[in-house]
Amino acid sequence: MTIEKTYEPSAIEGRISAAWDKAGAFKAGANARPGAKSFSIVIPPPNVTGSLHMGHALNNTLQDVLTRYHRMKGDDVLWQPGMDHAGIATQMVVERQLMERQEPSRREMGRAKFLERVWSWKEESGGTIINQLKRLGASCDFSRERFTMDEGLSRAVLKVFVELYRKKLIYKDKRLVNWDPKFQTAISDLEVQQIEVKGNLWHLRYPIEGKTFDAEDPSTFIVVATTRPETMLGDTAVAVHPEDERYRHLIGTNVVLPLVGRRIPIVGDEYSDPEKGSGAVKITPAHDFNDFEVGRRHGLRPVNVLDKEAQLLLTDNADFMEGSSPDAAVMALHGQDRFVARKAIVAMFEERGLLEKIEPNTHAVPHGDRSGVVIEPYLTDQWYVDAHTLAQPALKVVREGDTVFVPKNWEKTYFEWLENIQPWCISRQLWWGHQIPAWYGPDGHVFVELSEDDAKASATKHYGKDVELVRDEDVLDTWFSSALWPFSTMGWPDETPELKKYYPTSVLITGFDIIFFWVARMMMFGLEFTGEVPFKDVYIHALVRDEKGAKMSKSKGNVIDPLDLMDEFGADAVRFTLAAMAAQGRDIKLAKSRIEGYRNFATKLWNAARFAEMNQCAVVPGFDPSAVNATLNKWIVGEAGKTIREVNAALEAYRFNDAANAVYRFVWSIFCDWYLELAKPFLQTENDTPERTETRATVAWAIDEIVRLLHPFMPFLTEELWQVTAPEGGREKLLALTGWPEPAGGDTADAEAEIGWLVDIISEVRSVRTEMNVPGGAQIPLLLIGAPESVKAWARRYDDALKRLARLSEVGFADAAPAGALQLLVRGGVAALPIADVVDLAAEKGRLAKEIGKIADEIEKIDRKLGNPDFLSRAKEEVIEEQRARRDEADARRVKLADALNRLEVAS
RNA sequence: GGGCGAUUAGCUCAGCGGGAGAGCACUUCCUUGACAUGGAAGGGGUCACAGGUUCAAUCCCUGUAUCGCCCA
Repeated sequence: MTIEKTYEPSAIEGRISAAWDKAGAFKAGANARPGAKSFSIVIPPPNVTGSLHMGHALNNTLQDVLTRYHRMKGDDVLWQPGMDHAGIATQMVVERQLMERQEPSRREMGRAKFLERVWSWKEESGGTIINQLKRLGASCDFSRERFTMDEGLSRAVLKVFVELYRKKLIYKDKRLVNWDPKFQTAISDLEVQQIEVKGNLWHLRYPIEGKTFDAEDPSTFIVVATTRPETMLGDTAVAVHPEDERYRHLIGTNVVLPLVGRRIPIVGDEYSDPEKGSGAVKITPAHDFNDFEVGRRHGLRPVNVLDKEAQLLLTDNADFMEGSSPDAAVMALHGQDRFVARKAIVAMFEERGLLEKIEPNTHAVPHGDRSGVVIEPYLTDQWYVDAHTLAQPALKVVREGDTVFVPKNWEKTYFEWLENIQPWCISRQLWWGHQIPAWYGPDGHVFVELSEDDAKASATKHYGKDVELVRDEDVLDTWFSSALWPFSTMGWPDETPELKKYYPTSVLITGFDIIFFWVARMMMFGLEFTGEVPFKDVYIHALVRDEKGAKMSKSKGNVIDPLDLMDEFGADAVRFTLAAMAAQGRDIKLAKSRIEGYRNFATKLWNAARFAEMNQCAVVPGFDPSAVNATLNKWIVGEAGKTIREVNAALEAYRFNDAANAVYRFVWSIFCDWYLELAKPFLQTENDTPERTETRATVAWAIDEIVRLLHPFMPFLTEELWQVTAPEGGREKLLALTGWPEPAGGDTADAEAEIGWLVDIISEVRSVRTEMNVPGGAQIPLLLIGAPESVKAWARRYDDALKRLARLSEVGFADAAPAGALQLLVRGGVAALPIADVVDLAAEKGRLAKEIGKIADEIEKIDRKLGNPDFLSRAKEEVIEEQRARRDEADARRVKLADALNRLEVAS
């Protein structure tokens, strides 16, 4: 096969994907050695409505790096993919579609019909993200793709709900919830976003009972400050701080609620902050979480004044009417939107002289993260999970190290949240989701069972006769089913071979924003139902931000689409960039220039492979790297071994950036820059020498090693190279299914000394040449001064490489440097460039003097240390030794430099 | 208000109790037979600030400043 001149990702990615697919390369257990230990990851299931963004790209790149690494190592690997059903988001998408097509609305068509539409939407357009993951190169076992609404997963949900209900860990309760008036459902407080809004603090005057209200006489009223005047219709108290001198005497008296006429008490409660507003605060237990608590403390009744759409609910509202005599103007507000009502009520206060003042006020207002509307704390009946009880084992396993967070500091966040966890509201007033398995009898008695038949049976037993049952209309929070994901996807509640082999999973990889949503909940449910932690490690990765560090968001318009990047630079470059920037504990600020750089890296390797091919470097079956003879080849075998060890260690510790950088450095700075350059003379001789044969084989071997090491990061490019560099008869296996490299060769210290010398002398000559302005094209002679036999042998062996890379006319030997020659120090030896006639001797003297100055500074620094008795007595022996060695080395160098300078002085 | 994190080269970031690093950008040179998406050589940093611990601090501790995130 011939390698094309340029590497074009778009031309090969699809083909490679298809090859993996055809070979079933990602199936669970593919490439597993007999008796291999298992390695499993469940994907954090993306929403069925989702499409790939940078966060997904990072998250899945990291999962894929680990998955491919373990698969190549021969572990029994499962990467379980799938999606969640995203209750609200999906319903939104389908409802929007109905609207656009001017079809009947959700409510018009009814629940059954609507759900049919959702399913058909899912079949047609859901899950585009799965294909995008394939484009990214994710090596999930796609044959096992699961969906939280699958039959099996739904069965798991039912079982969990029923069992928790029987253990009294699920119950129904009337509490305040975060109510989304747009979707008309409860949402989790994690789905609520606090947004800073410029609003007002309205100061309202509440007349004190028994006094005649007089706007000029402050003793006749009390001023309360509020950001939500419309809720005053539901006020059942005014709270002041018990220690507040201004109001203490009023505690126990009443005010008459304006517009409504309800008599409500003034209570003393520390919730009221004397510093804020007027120091007195209205209490509306049915419409504020804090007020709800105050109400509980003082036995105040909650009065709900809003309906599900957050419109005023006054007519026929018994709670509201009790003890009230509202104005007709107020009653006219029935059915008005809360914000319309706000204006109207403020206007009424103003008309009556009850508005003290309006103060501009910026404050945080809760918004639904999906709907974008202001969330209303709302008093409703909902189902709850006793999260506090379930949290205890989940806290314990992390404290005891059964599950480890990486980086460790995220454990704090996890603890923080679980320690203060509130009852988890799991019911949602949606249609799309797992309908709650609760049926109500005619008297409202509830039967929670796995099926309607079971519920009927229970009801018959309970009532002593058959009765009509009505099923609870609500569905469960999507996170309820997601929390079962690590085991429900493996077939739980059945005892499957998958569960046995792959559960608990090895690691969960996710972003920190999902610790509450998901990690903690999986942990709670996993422990409760399987008795084991769902994962041994939790790797928390960074957030991907834009170049300037801002969070990517559609509204800011700074979103970088990973698909665009893949089009432009190839999936491999995008993946490599993300992995190389995934340092622990830090966000990723993504700059395009970085991706471009790694695209160049891919090209570099591609061209190296092309060079190898042009030089007949073909894979030799059975090649043994530990048996090579040429020092240069021993050296690259040793360097490859070091890199393999580095990459292994980094990946085992989830240090993705270190792993990526180690491969990068090896490929570019060692293999391309030095090994191939130094190998050229051996490869390009006309004669069929043993060195040529061995070097050709070693180059091919090294590229194989590189391609394997790089595969987890750049799967497409490497798989392609693996194919195009295949020996006669092709490769036995796809690269994805081949073995992970292992370090080969023995002690390479000798090879390192030899090649190290070579590299140093070339670098030194190049450096001096530039500094002395020797024209690039000029070939100059090099003399090794007083070199020992070993060095002379090296010089002869690499004569061609030396001349070529340092641009020398010849390499000779001498006992002393000729007068006026440029002198350089290489690994303790001296070399000379006898070109006094073409360079400026004064400049050379300057160069030497500068270098001597630098080294003298260093020696002085070390001397100061070594002259310190405290240092000598307290520092570790090896540190002192190291300093002495450094000093000796520096001093020897200084002497030689001084010598060189001296000789120059004599010559001139 | 509580918590977490950051502050290192122009930019993006590694690193770490004893010799300041990478990539990109920049300067100069090189179209030599893998690669100009390339090669070679350079310049550039009181490691935010102030104290403390230590023989030794960019690194550990405390505080300050600035920025970011999460939770109230």
